Amino acid sequence: DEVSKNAEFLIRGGFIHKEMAGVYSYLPLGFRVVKKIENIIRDEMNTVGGQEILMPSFHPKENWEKTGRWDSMTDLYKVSDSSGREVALAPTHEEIVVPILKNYVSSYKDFPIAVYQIQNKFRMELRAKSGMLRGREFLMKDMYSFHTSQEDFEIFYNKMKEVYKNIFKRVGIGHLTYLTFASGGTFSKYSHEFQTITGAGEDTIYIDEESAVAVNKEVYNDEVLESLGLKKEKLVENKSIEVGNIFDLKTKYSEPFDLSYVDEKGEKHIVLMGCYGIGLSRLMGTVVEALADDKGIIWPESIAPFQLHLLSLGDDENVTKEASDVYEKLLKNGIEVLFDDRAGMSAGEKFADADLLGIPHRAVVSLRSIKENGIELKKRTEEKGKIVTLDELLSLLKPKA
RNA sequence: CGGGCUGUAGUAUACCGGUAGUACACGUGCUUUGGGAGCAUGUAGACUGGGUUCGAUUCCCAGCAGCCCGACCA
Repeated sequence: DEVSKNAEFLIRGGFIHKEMAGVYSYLPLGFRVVKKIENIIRDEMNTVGGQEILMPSFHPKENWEKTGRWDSMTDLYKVSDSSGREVALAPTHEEIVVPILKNYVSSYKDFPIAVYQIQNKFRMELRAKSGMLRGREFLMKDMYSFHTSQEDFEIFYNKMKEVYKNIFKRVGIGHLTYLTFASGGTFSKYSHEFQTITGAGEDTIYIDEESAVAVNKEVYNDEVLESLGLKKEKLVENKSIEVGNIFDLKTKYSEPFDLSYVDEKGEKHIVLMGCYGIGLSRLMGTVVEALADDKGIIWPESIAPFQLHLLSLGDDENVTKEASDVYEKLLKNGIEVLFDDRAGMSAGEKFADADLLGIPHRAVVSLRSIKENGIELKKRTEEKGKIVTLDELLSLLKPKA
């Protein structure tokens, strides 16, 4: 009963399984996609000196009372155990990461520092919807940076803008994703979002193509436009989905926990912070929404669950044997290949499934391909395939050293 | 949380106040094999609780769940 494209294709293709509204399991195919996205994000986080950690999902109530968000955050899950003790199910981790830092950081010499994690988050959305785009439990990368000066923060923040652009480029939606001026929500007055154009988007943004920046409708007014130097007439309205967000937190969360350091002169100062989020599960859904066609998903090579979808057509003995041989050789050469060796399936069924799954390359072994002394290779985005030799196939797909 | 719609097999659905039919999927056998194959055969189903009734899957009420719109929202 799902209507949204990402939910329909991902569920039908067996990438995910819905447990309840806004809560999904990742099945083998979907988990491989998530892992690929995760690796790209991890790689990019490490380029700015991010250190990966893993924090808990159960948070002490006191920490959330300290920042006032126990009462003010409407989408906070509060759970209690049999003794009546209440804890928060984490929607974000300022309340945990700040006290951690307080324990280990005290001198200006310790800065700057940035930590991140990739972990499930919980938000009591009043209405979960659109498949992977708005869940109640979802996978997210959250990074927190700590600084001794606004200048230092801004250097890092600007680096993060570039890092985020790289990430969206690497997962295949760079051309559709815009740095967007937006409201800061519960974090700060303003923030920067990364918005990807798709008809399924929940946000409306106004894009200035020339500078490749946009303004979210929620802060779209004359004052904001002027401060950003944007001309109203040049802006184009689009539906979009928020795939990332970066915030200038200043001392909003360091202050309540008295996260401070001493400078060269022995004077105490409050630490400045930034935070940087990307929803991995939403990103996966967004890629499907943005790139799929009417037959199914089209994965970019960088995050496809497999590089190659190998089909054997017909139950002829020679075909079955040849296909298995090809499969073994591909595996030996380190190629990620999904082998459709299902017996008794018609060609059309296998083709249709291949289109639905959206693996970038499709290789067919059949009586026809054997007669032509090769393997038929076709891209998901192409109509017609061509016959190639195994060596040609290997050299095309072999992972670059 | 307000509004709308909907809950029947793994999925999609049909009929019905007298205990459910079809398609796909799945199992088995045979045939078939380049764009969602065929025959045979088998397995499998009324969200929960109350009410009305001789009898409820069907009608009524409540709850729960899902989708959509809105409000809300890194």
